[in-house]
Amino acid sequence: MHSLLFNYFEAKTGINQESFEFLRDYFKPIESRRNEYLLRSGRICHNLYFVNEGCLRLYTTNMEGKEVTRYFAFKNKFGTALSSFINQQPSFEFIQSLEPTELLVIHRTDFYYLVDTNPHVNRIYRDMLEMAYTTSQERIYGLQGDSALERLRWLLEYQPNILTRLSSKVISSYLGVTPYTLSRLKAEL
Amino acid sequence: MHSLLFNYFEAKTGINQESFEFLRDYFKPIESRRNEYLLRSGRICHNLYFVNEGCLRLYTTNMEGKEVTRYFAFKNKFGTALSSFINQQPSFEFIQSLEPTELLVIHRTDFYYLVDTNPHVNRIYRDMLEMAYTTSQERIYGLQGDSALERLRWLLEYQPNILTRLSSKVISSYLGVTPYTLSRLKAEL
DNA sequence: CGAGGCCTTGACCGCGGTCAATGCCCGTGG
DNA sequence: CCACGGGCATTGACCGCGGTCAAGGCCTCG
Repeated sequence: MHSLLFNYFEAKTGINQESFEFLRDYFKPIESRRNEYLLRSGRICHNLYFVNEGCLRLYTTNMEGKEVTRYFAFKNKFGTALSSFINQQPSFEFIQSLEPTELLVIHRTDFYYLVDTNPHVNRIYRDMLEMAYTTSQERIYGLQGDSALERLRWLLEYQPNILTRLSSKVISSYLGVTPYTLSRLKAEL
Repeated sequence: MHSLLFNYFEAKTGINQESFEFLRDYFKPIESRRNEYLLRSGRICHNLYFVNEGCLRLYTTNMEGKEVTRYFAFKNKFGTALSSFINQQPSFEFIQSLEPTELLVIHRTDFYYLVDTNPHVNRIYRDMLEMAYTTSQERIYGLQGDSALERLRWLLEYQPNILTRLSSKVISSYLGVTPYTLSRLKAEL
């Protein structure tokens, strides 16, 4: 149940089994069904999720009701509505499981307690933030610099699993285009 | 010389004067001239800067040679080519001072040493990353969801100093439009 | 079998980019 | 002191990418 999480910690911090024992019980296993919501916009996000199996989607809707997807958390990834989790303000984001999903959950209070008291968790959080930041930078420069077709090619190159595994509707909201143009772009190879 | 930095630390971590004494000498004062480069794309970023006076600009150029500005660091802000600073890979970003600028510099090696050994600096870095992340999220959702005119209105509302203080050329690269369209947008009020 | 989603495709259009021309400001040198 | 040149801002004419809307086909699921 916690073995993927242990591997994750071990790879990033070199933690050993007995130190991990102390942490593991903070992370509770839960399951969610396809299309189930773990968080809705407007609510404050109190949980951090680690994906054992399945897939979470983090997205928001803008004023015109259009969906904008920010991140897919597959197996072996952490996911949460990070801005709300950090600032404890109502979330603009939704957290939705796109498939039947097995998760480990930790409550924000416990997590920040561990961040402040446990060097391994401190290191993990730092790593999460650094990664979240650098990937969002890539996205910004991609959105500003590249055409929709170039972004699709980039996705094909670096995250082909997204294209094969998820629906076009969801992919288009990730690429920042409408489903119509995504369909046309795919026709151009 | 270090008083702004002390205020910054004090506000975020409640550090006291004597604890700060130990840290301050890691931060060396330097100055830079208008349009001077502190880092050029292709080089690895080894420094973190704190702005005492003036303004830094962080930007990149895409394949067609077009500039995309990510951040302006005004007085009382930290600035660095964060992705390169974190990963020690060649930077895509340039760091340029837009005005005569007074800075405090700390070398990456020193900084991460302090992050790992000093709780105040650990907290400051966590805070930096959290802010860097949340602001880049706002940018992503703004770029994907809003029109150029809406983005300009947003800037007018939340960062009017940018509009008054910096050149249109630089502002347009921050908004993600050409100088031509920025000029037209301003004409529409 | 029917209803509703999702994907595709066509026709149309508007935002924002490109290119060229003009004017303004300012620094430099005759 | 003025003349010249270069950089920046503005504006007009044109165009193409990607959005919108409507229609049609194909799934799945009740």
